[in-house]
Amino acid sequence: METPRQQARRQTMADIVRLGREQLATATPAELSLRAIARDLGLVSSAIYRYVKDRDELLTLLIVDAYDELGEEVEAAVAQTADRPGRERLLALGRALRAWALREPSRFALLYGTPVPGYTAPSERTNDPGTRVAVALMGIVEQAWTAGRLTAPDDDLPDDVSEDMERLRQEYGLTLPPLVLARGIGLWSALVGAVAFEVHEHLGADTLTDPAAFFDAHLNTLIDTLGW
Amino acid sequence: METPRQQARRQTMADIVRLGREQLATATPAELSLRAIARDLGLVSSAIYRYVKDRDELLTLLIVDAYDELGEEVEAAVAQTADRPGRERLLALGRALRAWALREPSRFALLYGTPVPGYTAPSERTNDPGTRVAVALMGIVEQAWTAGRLTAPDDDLPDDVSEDMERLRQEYGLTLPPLVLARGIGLWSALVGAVAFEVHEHLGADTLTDPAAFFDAHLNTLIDTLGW
DNA sequence: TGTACATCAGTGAACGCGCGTTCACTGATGTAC
DNA sequence: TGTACATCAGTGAACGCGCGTTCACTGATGTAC
Repeated sequence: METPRQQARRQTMADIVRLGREQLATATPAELSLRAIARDLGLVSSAIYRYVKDRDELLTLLIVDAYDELGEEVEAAVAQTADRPGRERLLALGRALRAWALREPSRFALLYGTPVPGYTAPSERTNDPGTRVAVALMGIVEQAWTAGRLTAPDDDLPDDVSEDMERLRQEYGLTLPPLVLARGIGLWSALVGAVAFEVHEHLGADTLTDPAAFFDAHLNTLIDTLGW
Repeated sequence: METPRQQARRQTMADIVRLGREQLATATPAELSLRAIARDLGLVSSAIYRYVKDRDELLTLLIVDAYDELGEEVEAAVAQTADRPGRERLLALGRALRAWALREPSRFALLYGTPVPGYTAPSERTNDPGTRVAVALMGIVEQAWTAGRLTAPDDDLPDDVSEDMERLRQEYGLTLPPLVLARGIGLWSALVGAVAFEVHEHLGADTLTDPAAFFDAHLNTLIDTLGW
């Protein structure tokens, strides 16, 4: 059973994360302010230290929160296409990532943009949530591979890249060959790049009348590189 | 003829940009400080306003400076491969971009990372320098197209995307078909994404033993999508 | 060539801002006997 | 079931920091006659 005090604490912790999330809607991570959160909570500025060790810990909470929300949305989108071909599932994954990023540009930037100066994420807390989307992507590729839908192109990789891919393959319990894994990582990097391009308007704001259609076309091209 | 005063002013302006550049080596754009630059110049903090209207103008100067340096390096690398096949020239372009970004991570972030909050670049000053690399890339693709080295895949684009590509094609005086242009833009976005991935260590710091080799392999795959 | 005036780089003080973090404290809640 | 003590959320004052920007000023440099 939870005592009133424990319950209040849980609630306040949740409020802190929520308010931090709201701050990120109009500010960059570098501008995140502990004092502002205390203010919004109706607390005196020092009270925030009963809940959060320092500013870096707040950042960690928000990063994990963002990774989790994104991970859940992407996994849900992927789960809905469980019986569809891999190409469609990858498309669904990419669209879910894009949709979240456009809805939450600052939180997307927190995860995939310029690192926050002076902050290094504690990997034991961010690693698992941080790899969910990439793991989901690779899971789809692995599934397509084991189902025989992918033909490993006979292109070859440099030896040391191959070895890295071997290591990663074992680490994540995959059976697909190094080259396909490398292509998958490339797809992942290009996908995040495409979303970042759009979120940050690197093409110019009015260049595309239908950015979603362009994104789909581009993503299809990228998916092609896996060798179906 | 330049009076001593004009010459001193030119020198000081150059120093300001240089000091700003140096600040960016250890700080993010959001942390750029006019006061710090005045200090380094040996001036009182208010004196900086004789040279620069406000903080935003300093940012603009640094952005243009970075775009120009990057543009020159990339164009030089591309020029050195003038007689080579398009694939190699694109590879050289990508490598030059990557080399600059790894050497100047903060300045790369200034151009292609999370936008600086509250700052919007004056497009009349940043547009031309900001498109140099993309223009160089598209120039190589155009050249390959007119030389008949590219086969337009018979994939088709949605109508509105096609129209956007038509518009861009005319704007930049290109002759390549919409689909190839779209692929070129995709290549550009994926290329920047790949470089950002590496600069910001999104794969994890020790995942790849030879990141350059992985980059080359990935870039080759991307270049393939143009349809040689 | 010399003088009178205009331009302009740099000064120094000040304003107002918001931040992270520490510290000794009060008073309410929780726990052990 | 009641009491004594421990835990812990929240207070309020304070420290020290750095920032952008304005303003009236001084004195050197440049220019027109």
